[in-house]
Amino acid sequence: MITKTNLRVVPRPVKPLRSADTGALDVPKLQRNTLNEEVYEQLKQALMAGQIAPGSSMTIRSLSASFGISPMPVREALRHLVAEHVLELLPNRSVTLPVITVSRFHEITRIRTSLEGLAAEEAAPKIDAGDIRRMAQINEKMESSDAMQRPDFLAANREFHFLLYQTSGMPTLVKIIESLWLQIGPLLTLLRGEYKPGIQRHHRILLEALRKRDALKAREAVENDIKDAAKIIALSLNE
Amino acid sequence: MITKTNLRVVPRPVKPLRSADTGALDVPKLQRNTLNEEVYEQLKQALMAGQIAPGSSMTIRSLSASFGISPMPVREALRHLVAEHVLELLPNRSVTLPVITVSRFHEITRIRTSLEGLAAEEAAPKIDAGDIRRMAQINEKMESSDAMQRPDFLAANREFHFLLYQTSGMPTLVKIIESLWLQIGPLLTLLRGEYKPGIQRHHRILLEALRKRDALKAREAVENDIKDAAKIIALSLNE
DNA sequence: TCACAAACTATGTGATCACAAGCGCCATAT
DNA sequence: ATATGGCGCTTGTGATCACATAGTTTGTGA
Repeated sequence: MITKTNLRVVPRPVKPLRSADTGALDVPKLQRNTLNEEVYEQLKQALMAGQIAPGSSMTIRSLSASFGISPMPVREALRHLVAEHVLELLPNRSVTLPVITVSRFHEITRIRTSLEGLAAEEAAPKIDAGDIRRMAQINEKMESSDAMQRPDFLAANREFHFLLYQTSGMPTLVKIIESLWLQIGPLLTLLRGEYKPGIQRHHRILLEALRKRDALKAREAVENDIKDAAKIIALSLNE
Repeated sequence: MITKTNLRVVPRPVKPLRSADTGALDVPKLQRNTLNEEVYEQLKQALMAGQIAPGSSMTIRSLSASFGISPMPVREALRHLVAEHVLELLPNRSVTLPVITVSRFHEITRIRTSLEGLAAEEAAPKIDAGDIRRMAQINEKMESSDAMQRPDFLAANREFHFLLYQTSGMPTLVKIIESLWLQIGPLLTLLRGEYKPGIQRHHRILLEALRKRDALKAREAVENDIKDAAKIIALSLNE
């Protein structure tokens, strides 16, 4: 766990600014990524993995030194996360990962039940058999006993949920939900291990509802899944 | 209406970077504003006022020239709005105000009914008499016949709604709702004039529900207000 | 006359520099 | 010994510069 946030990152060997790419046709090459986007993705991943301690503050210069780049792209990436309410701007104008208070967690949980319920209700009539099968596969992976210990359990859970939300055909809604997941990301790591029976039950009910294209049942299952998980997290939050 | 978006702005007389403020104790001085925040606020205001045509693209350099500052703060302000999904990043990496499709408008309307309904339901038991009185005052101003023509009718409507949402005690929720209003901001100008009877009815029902602290009635009133307004907008959207 | 290529322009990205404000540390005076 | 003032380091903000790419225009050849 990083507290002072001196994120150890491999510095880039030289400074290829943007790949001159003189030797053509050597890779997919589909999209060129800007540095700030790369930094943004790295930070997001670190956040979702719980590698940054809530309350820790980060300086642009130290991060840029770790990445081996200039402060500028780091600045943009940090401001991006601040704009999404994932990080917070202190009056010092330095950036921190805010500590999530219990009341804030409950607020986000209420918003999530409302929005993810809406997404599930909307997705249920539209989802096709292939997607249901893929969701079932992910769920089976999650149910296998050793999977709970593995760190990618959370990633599987995320994939399971968002596969459903994507099929709602509501891209704006999905983006808002993603932002909310990011904001409580650090807390999701508290879920590991204890939540297995609950998650099993609700995911199975959800899959059953989807097979019947029962929108209300699907909404209910998602809402209960969120609420039960929130109960577990709130417990470890109070201690 | 600006199309090529050469926003005419008064250039700052000199470049005082940050006010050196040698003559002390001359004003509130509570918060120093950074340039990028100022640009951000200006752009937001221009967007809400419908001064920028959907589909128009904006270049960093032209904006910075209009403001009389360097491109850097403008860049950050634009990226801020992009992060909030108010503006969009083209594959060119240039920035545009996206045209709102009908389906996207309907999506945002559904999200708004869900979230603003939640905010109203949560606020109804908590609101005090003073706030209700202030909301009633704003509403009276809106109901006065000539107010409909005035350009600040929309501002009053916005104030009316957010006064309620603020009292919900859910700051994260309020921020999401604000972001949604920004995204459909350009369309709200379509409302002027035609929506008076509807808005009157729903606002009165809402105030009545608030006085009785009836959470469900309040939610219903807000939801109906949003839906009716959306109908009007959707009509002018189809022509 | 039309097509294609080359050059020029416009524009976004990133590095570097300059500056001001915040913060800590140490020395000195009471 | 403690409080206070000054000095220097850290850090965020904004300007300027350098570079690469996309889009446009112009010139040349078929």
